[in-house]
Amino acid sequence: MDFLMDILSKLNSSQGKAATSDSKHLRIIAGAGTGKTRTLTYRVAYLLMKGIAPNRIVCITFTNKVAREMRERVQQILDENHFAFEGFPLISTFHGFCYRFLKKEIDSLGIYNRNFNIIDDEDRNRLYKEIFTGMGKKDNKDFCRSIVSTIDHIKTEGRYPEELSPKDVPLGSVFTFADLEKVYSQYQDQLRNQNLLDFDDLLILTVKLMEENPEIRSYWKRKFDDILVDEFQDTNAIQYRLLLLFMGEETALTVVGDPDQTIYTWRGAKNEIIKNSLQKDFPDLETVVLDENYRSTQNILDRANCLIKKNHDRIDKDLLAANHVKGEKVEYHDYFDNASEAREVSKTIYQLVQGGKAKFSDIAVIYRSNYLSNVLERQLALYQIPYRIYGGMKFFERKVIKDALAYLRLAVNPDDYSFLRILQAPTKGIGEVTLAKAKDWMAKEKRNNLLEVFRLDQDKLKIKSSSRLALKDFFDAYDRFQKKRENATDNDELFSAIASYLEETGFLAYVRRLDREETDRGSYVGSTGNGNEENVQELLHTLQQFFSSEYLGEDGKPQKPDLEDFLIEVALQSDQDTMEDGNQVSLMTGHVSKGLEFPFVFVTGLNENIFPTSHAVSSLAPEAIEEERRLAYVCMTRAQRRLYLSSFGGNDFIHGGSYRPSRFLKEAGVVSEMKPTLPDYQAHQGTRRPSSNPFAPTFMSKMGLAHSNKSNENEKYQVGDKVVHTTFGVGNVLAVEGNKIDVLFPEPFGKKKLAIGFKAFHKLKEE
DNA sequence: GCTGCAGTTATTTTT
DNA sequence: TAACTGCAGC
Repeated sequence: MDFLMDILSKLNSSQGKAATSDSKHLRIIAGAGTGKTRTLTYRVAYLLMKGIAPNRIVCITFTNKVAREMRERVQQILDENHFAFEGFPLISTFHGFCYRFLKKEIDSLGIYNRNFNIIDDEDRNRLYKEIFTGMGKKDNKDFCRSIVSTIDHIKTEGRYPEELSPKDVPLGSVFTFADLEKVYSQYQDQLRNQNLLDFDDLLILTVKLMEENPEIRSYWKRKFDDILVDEFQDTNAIQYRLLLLFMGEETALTVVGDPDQTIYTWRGAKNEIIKNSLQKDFPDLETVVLDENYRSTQNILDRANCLIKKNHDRIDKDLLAANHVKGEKVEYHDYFDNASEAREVSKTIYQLVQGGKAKFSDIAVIYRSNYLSNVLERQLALYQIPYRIYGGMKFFERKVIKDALAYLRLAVNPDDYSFLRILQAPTKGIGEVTLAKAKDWMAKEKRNNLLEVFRLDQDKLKIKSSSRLALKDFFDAYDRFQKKRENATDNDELFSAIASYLEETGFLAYVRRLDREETDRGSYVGSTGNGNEENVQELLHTLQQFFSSEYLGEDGKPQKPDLEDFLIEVALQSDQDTMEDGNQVSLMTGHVSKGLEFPFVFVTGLNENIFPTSHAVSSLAPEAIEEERRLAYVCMTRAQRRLYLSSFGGNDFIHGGSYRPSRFLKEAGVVSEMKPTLPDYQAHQGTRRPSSNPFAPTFMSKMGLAHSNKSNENEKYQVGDKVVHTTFGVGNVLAVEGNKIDVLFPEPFGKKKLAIGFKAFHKLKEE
């Protein structure tokens, strides 16, 4: 058994034991940086070399990126050991796995068909908004938000509207049980009518089909000999239920996870499952613990260990640096304000790279929430530091891309949301009034397809002739495309049909017009002033590449992906998946950083109400802070060689008062260990403040003006008075007419007419 | 019906 | 600062 020796020689003893264990039910508890995914990868290779057929192994990962990397690594290990198999194990995310399953089985539900599409967040919000408007509750934010989050929670437990119970309404809730039932069932009905699924539906419908259909169940239960799951600590109730359903009598299960890195409880993750449920469900469970850390220096691990020890609800374990290197001390700075933190981080990065100590790609900046990336971006740009952001505005969320995808989606499955986008891109002279008419008509006639109504009932809707022409052009191109799609014999033909469809519908002309307009306005995207068109071309290029790839079908034979596959693949993209490599600094949230590592890591904004987030700080549940602490632990353990922590001061205009360093700094033993360096603000007085708004809240507060919510309607103004405006800064009153004043603000704002009585500005009282 | 402007308001995390 | 809303003007 040469391959066994080979595997054992590449792993440490615990890893080797885990990778080559013959236990039927195996749990690997693996701390950060202990070679979790590596062990799992070797285990997959081991199982194959041991003789398990490729199509009888399925491995679930957290992101598509990890799935892709794992596939490559497994192949490499097989090559090194001179093994070759027909076919390959299915390595994918839970959602990807469910898509494969549903594409084959969903028709038997009789509710959806296999052309289903996935509803994105934007459309989902639109749907909820429609429902709330219908109930006359649109403006009750509390109502809307809490009902949506309740439904989200119920869906992670895998329950549909008919399975609701009055207990699902939280105590002291602003909505009633009847409200909940109404909203949830309308939401599901709408999705059903449109043949759309949301992320949770992928999981729930898979479970339902398995539970309620004996034929399907008995087929799939026998399909796998081995199921492996990565990042198991973030598994939720419905995912675990799903897993158990796919396990037959003979199926073996391997899970890998770290309860200390559970950071998705808000999405239903339960680390109870890895801690307790497994043992209960599988009394023969073998557990292997990996605690030798191959990633970080001991100094970094000491701080991380120290922090996570403050959590009560955990199994005690300490990470040890495998190479025994102490390394450099963890650095901590408390900066004057948000902007100086960003500036100093940028400066440090600049110096690291200038000094030849690091490449940009060796460096990551991690923060709690997406909105914190803004300040950083601006400062990095000033230092001309190349960076990429994970999250935030993703490629597939750009407007033109979503419009282009709507054209494609519409061809596969003509849902209303895609059609609504097309009515606006380019505009066809159909507005709110006509749409409302159409909705009424559909309700009356029990019709459920907007596209069809606009095709067949133009007279009824009294659509004006110019709009009819625009619609006709669209429908003609659409029909031509559908015919070509049907007749296409290969993906090349399909691709060129798609390209001409986008041209013939006038979409590409519209995109070029957008570019021209943006160029004229001087606000063009991209260096050449045709950013929108470039984006669409990039999408088409991606599609073309996707079409020429292959995947392994259920029978283990290679298959060509179709347009449906592409659309789902796009919908299931995660933040990490869209990251390309390059010599750039990486910016990301703590959540996105899970599973990644960098030689140099900055964790910024370690402030109370930021990290931990204000929601956790004010939460009555002690678990809330524990999860934030785990998240901070995840962030810190991304660092290999050097870890920089920072917080900032200044006034917090959202919560009131001033920003204070995070409790996590003390808990990690960072604050007492070294004195926080107070940044010398004076030294930076000469440098321009980065904000385009020089009167940002901190400045307002310094003048004692923040939080002074008192109305200014009784204030009397006269020419020559000074006014402070939240956006425009300090200006001089030029004229007073009734309740309006003309104020001259510094460039670029210039003269503004303001109405007395708004909170956005106040009279500045001279001291 | 569409566009642009001004004011308001709010910031968790994502497959 | 961004995302949204309501409104005025075309």
